[in-house]
Amino acid sequence: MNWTDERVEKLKRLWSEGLSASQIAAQLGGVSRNAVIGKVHRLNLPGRAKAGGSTTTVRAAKRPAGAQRTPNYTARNTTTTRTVTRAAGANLLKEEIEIDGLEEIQISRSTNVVLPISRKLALTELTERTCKWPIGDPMKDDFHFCGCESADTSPYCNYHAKLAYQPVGERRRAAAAAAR
DNA sequence: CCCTGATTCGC
DNA sequence: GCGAATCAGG
Repeated sequence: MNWTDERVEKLKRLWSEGLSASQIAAQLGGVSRNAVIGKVHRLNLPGRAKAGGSTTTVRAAKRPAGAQRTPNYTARNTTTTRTVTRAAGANLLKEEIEIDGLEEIQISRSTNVVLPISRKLALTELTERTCKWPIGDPMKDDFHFCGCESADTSPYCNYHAKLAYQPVGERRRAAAAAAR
């Protein structure tokens, strides 16, 4: 692929907006992130424009005071941090989201399905191993993809793969059969 | 292991 | 000039 003026301009714009080299490569198409980085250097476009990236800490909601614990759930003390990238105006903001404390994880006896926490990725941020389950209205701008880790070779995470490939009614039947 | 940018060097 | 390979880091 050739570095036309068009593409160079787009590169400059996206780089100054704080997109990562791989994200820019994805948008340009036909080039690797190394190509992008190399080009950035040759253009003397130095250093990441920090673009005022803010760090926000978000606490996961605890179980409401009256909520019942059900046999299918187990409570676990966890501290999890994950970095999400989200569009905010012209910039992509990196946010550290910390989820800690009492987190309930569903342990379904027969299926072992865990409800995913959506990473809210944009189309260009999907990789081979992010869940491509769409969430929301494609016409609206809060549209995004699940983005959780997808199971080996699957386009979806464990949870959404089950939704995608199995009728709900049949799942109970199959589970019952397996238990026997 | 996933990702990031930086640098080198054969082409 | 280009970018894959590599390095260094989170």
